[in-house]
Amino acid sequence: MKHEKAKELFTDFLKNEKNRITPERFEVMESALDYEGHFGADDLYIVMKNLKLTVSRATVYKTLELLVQCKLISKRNFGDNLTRYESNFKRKIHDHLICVDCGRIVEFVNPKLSKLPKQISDELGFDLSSHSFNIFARCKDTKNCKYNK
Amino acid sequence: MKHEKAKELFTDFLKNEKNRITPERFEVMESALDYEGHFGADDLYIVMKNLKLTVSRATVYKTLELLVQCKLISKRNFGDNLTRYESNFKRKIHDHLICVDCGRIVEFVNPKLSKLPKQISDELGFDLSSHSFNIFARCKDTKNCKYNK
DNA sequence: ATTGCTGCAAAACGTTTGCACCTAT
DNA sequence: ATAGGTGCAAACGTTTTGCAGCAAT
Repeated sequence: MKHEKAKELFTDFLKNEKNRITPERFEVMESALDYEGHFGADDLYIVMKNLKLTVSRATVYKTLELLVQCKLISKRNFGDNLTRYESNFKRKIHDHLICVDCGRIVEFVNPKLSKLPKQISDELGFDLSSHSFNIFARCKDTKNCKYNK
Repeated sequence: MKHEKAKELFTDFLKNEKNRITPERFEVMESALDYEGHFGADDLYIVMKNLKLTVSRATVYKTLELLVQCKLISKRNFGDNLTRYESNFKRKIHDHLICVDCGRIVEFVNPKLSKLPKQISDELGFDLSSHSFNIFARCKDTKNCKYNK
């Protein structure tokens, strides 16, 4: 059965927070976890509509926030004023490099970065919640950048 | 005279890019450099209106992009889908910690971070353009967080 | 029975654009 | 003279909201 573990996690979270367990919320959860790569709330809504799933835009938006709260997905921002999400399920913490020419997003993991967010939060007297590290750059290799000039 | 050096820089940039030198652009430049802290384009527009300066919203938005291009100001994104700017004038490169409870923004400089963006870009075969490193955290000290629960 | 959720459409939000007029070159 | 900029209002795309009806508890 698909996303069995995620369903459990989400169910527990909903119960603890006195949120109701509804079929719509699980439809959104499944579609979000199935989505390859980064997606906007509306992208997901379109995909679900195409699959003839019955959800409203409002429910998609609201449920995605719940999924972020229970850490099944992450919220991202790549500098274009668009909220993007990605599944956390079975994935390592990583950061992003965005090509300023073509918008391509490359994920990377750098060990030198891993302890810094917690360390800096501590130094400043804060409790770390999350971090976002984005590098904006240009492809050196023209062939890899579809919109390279 | 105020922002003398910035005016020179902006003038040179405008000439090189075949952009025209207009009084409106310098009004926006001055107001942007005078703004304390981070501001949205609309915030700046309101401030300018209150000072009885005659600029349109469109000109403010467009000029801020020009100021980013010539590096007099930086464009920021703190995860709330709002474009914010801040003056670069006489300032060091720094990163930001955002309190998820009250929205307070703390700037910090960490030496361990300084070479990473370039290094990672090189490793991945890109030319660094810029980076954004945001830490989202909660105040440990309740007194410092005005909306702390 | 109660409280919270859903779906819809409308509103809100920051931002961008089209166009007629104006101005720097 | 002409290419480019300005200002206005309207359009835009994403996200949020109000509300009536519905469903989970």
